[in-house]
Amino acid sequence: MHYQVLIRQLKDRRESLQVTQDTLADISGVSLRALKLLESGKGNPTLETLSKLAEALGLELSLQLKTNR
Amino acid sequence: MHYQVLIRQLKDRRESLQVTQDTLADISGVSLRALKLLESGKGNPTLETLSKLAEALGLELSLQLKTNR
DNA sequence: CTAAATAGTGCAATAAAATACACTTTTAAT
DNA sequence: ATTAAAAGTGTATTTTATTGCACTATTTAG
Repeated sequence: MHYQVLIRQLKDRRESLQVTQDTLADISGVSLRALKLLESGKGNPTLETLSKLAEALGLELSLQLKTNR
Repeated sequence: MHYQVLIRQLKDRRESLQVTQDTLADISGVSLRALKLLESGKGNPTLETLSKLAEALGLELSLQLKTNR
């Protein structure tokens, strides 16, 4: 499951901005419950949820060509 | 709705690889119906669905710092 | 033009995401 | 050690994504 990395990045970003889950839920428009589930690794968020959170954190989702390591 | 761009990128990528929806559905493990909905702009896919498709297309999702244009 | 392939839509069932509220656990500050 | 703030969990409800099947529309090839 590679995409867990994304989740981690969102959490790290929130923490580096010193924003609480409560606050992020507020400003992103995502429910606190959904955010909590997400960050605690329980979730499979929709693109909309992901986008709202990324947006609120000053991030954006993008697609990259996979480097064939 | 900024994330529509991602959807478009997936579709463009599929087409540039000359892969049909049927084939992509097969190799990604995403149902044909979900893929069709997605590409026709109806969808709000889950991260898992998105990841499967990206993976199958040799792409990966990432988070970027938003450039304050 | 015609046929075949590919893409898009309608409907219905199932699974699961998002939500709200209450509660417990953990972390940080005094 | 206490307290307060923040994070995580349980349950229940509502909404919606995913799925399968059948069908229609559009595109492509001969």
